[in-house]
Amino acid sequence: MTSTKAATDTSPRSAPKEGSGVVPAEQRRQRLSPDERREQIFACAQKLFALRPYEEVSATDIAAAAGVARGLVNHYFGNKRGLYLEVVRLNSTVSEVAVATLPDGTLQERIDASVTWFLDTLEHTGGTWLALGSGGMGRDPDLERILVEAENDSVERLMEAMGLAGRGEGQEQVRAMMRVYAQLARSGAREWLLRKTLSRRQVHTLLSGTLLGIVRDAVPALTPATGPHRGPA
Amino acid sequence: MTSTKAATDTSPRSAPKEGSGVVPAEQRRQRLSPDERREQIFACAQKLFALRPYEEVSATDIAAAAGVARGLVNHYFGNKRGLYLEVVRLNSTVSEVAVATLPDGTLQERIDASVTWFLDTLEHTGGTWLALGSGGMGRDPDLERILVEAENDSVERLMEAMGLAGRGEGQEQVRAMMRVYAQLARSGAREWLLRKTLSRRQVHTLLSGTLLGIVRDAVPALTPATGPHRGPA
DNA sequence: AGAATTATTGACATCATGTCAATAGACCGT
DNA sequence: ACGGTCTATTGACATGATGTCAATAATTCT
Repeated sequence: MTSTKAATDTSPRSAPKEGSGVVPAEQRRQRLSPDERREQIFACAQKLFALRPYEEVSATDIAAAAGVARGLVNHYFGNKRGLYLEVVRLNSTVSEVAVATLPDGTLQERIDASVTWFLDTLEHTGGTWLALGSGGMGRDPDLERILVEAENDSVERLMEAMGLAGRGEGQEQVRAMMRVYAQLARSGAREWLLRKTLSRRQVHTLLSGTLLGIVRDAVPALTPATGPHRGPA
Repeated sequence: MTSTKAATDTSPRSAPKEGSGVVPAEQRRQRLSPDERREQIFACAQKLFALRPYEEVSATDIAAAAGVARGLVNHYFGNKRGLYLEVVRLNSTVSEVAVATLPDGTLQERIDASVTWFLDTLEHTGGTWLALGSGGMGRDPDLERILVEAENDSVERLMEAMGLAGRGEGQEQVRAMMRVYAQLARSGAREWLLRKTLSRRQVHTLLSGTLLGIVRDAVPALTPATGPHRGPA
């Protein structure tokens, strides 16, 4: 439109010149199995996206880091966005080990154990997860869906640990409250690990106290007269 | 480089052809004062950024919406990013009216009033503010700074309302806890207004209860033995 | 070995962004 | 009114990023 360059449209495609010269030393092409290559590119992308924000990482950068032609990135992941979403999806779930192994003690004890486990996990696997809920660039529907989905997993496990699992009634609302709490947990962890304004003990107190309060007060408060309709028994 | 179009490079700059033809009806150029024009462009950008995510809004779109050449956007805001940051900065602060007019009753009462005011404000000024903390695109240092700064404002006012203002000691840590709480508040409001999973009453209960718990339990818990050093009295 | 398969490449075409000289509105003094 | 000055505004670059696709070369199979 703007530039009328158009050129020989009938010619199929001019053959790549390949001209520059020989490539330094290494073997010129390393041919891998699709799975391997995909994973390799993915790893590089993960590293780069953790380093600087989305739009400052070019597909060229990723390809270069993987030692690969840029086109290959698109070949495996469609587009940069798709690749990014996969990276996020992987990093947005907190590892799901050892939730079944919770004590059967009082609510307070179970909460303490959960919080301890949560903080332990974070202390090791560290920052990537924390960064997610933070900066609010353009809220993206797909991205948000991924994040919400991951949050739902955590919430489900949290409810199980709290013994709030199978109550059909206010289920959806309890879930919502746990989701809200999850934001608090994330934010608290951020103050601890990223900004370093709170000690671990303080965060622990904050999180467990708050969770106890919610489970004890807010959750029961919605069971008697829950929805807009559906009167009390 | 790629396309050898180049053309007469010695000529200073080929004069704009201006060719197409006369422009429909309106006056061709509307010359405004810089302030007016700036504001107008800003308004259009705000509208568009509220509608779709950052990178799906092109500078061309903004310019078109404002009925202006794309170059003018850059002239006034430097680059698209700068414009976006300004939009965010404006929308990231919750209006600061009427915090001074808080009752002097019990803590519980003051909290209820604060939460009520908060929810009222949100109910009117609505969604833009809520969307901010949500999607986590590339966490961006500048953007994050703006968000944190705005959050600090809210936190400051919140502390004032809670009567936690001038305690020199754990000040920074109290602030951190309030910041954490602010995330909970935002998240709760989101469940109410955006996802519609909780009623206003439920959110109110959740927020006020949690805040009460924090102010009553978590905050005092850090004053006796606050930092890593500084032993108990 | 040679044929067949397919992972990989590199060159487009398109689009977005930022820059800047040139242009044309508006305002002024005369 | 009129010409001159100021500057808001434009449009054409230059650059870089993205996605597509036929051509190429590294494997595997026979």
